[in-house]
Amino acid sequence: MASEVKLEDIVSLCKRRGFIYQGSEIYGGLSGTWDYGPLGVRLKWNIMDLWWKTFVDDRDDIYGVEAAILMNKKVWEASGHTTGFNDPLVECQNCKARLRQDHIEKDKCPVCGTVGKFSEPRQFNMMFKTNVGPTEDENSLSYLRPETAQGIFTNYKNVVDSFYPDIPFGIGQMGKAFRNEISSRDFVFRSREFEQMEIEYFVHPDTWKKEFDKWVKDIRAFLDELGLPEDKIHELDVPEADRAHYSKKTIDFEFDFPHKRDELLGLAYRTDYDLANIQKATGKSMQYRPKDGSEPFVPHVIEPSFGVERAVMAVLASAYTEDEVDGEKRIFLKLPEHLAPVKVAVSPLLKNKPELVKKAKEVYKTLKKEFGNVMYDDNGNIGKRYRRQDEIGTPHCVTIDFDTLADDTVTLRNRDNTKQKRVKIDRLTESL
RNA sequence: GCGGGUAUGGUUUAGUGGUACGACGCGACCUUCCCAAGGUUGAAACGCGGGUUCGAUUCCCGCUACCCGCACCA
Repeated sequence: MASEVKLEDIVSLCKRRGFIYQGSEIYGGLSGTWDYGPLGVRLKWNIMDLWWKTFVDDRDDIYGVEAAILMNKKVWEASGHTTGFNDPLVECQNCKARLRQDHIEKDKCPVCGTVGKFSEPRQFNMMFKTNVGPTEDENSLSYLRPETAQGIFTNYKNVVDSFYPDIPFGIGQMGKAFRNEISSRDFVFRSREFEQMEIEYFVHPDTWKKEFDKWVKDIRAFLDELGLPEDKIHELDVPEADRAHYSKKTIDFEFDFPHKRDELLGLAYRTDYDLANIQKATGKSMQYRPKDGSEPFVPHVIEPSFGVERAVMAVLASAYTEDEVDGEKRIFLKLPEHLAPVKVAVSPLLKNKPELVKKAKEVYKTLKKEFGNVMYDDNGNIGKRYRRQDEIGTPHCVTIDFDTLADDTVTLRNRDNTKQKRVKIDRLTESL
């Protein structure tokens, strides 16, 4: 079932309210790049903070790292990206379909059925090339990482040497990755520069199934924390033919995005593919030696991999709501409170009454100190301010009126039902 | 990459071979005792580059970006 929210509504709101802009827009844009505005970056970080807190800080079996984006090119040779990311594509001269050469059987076009009418293969390497150092030659060649995972695998030994954790344990990382996609599509869904939140979870090979199932549960809980409705999430057990060759099981968590149902995140059992590759390439042992003296082994890996932008999009699409207040259409973002870019907005009921303004600024400063993401708003009239805060998903609005001056109470207005109640100023912090 | 479409203030739109209308939004001032009220006023647009033309936002060509379909997504 497709979502009822249109992609263009999301794009328009993101632009209008300062969440997400086209990258390099003023120069005509750059395909597949997006910039985050003041509210967007806050929302994005809130999601990332929640991820880090949930999977790193709140657990004692997962260690955080941040690896460099530029890596030794041997990393990509060992991981298979230099060859694997380098897909020869051919074009059917009859129907113009562009296809991966290795997907073609018996020289027959799977689209139109024509046999033997293909162009010469062309190479499409999805990794962005760059040069490290002053010279531009084969030796200085490097790539922007196309995934964050390798930055974890290359630090597996470092983390084991520093902490010697009991197995199973994981290493988590958030960071940018870059893929020179043939075509970027669907707003921030598939862009050329994007951010991942990934964990490589190292397990004994005999226990992978049990640990994999635990991860399914942990992921479900996290998606719930993001406020994503369960009926829009679909767990797809990826059939062998569609899995990466190293993966023995993959579950794609798909979401009903505005454009279509598509992958939100992947959970893959990667076996010992990556550590074994490093061991082979470097000659260094990736074996884990259990403290109880039992047989050493190369750990197997379970990888939950989130796309940050996809999470942002799913959160926005889920939060986007239209209802009616006094017969007027109202657009608001029903964001979970812990994700909202602005937690509370403070207004004087009337901005031409200095005593109200003075008091409102006092309350604003107090709350700002307490929560940080607090906005002062005295534009237009009170109704306008409520609607504006609705549209950026601010869960609470505090209004200072004449009663405030008399008894130190304020109006606390709720975004979702527009209901308001009076609260003592000194009880405000705990009411939010 | 292929095919199709679109491109006018922040958003949404009208329109024209003689540089452009409106709405909403935004700023200022006034007004306003709780849900986009009102008044005055201000800033703000023809995606970029060529060509044709006395003159191009408009016609033509190229490019860019986005949207739809296909392909791709290791």
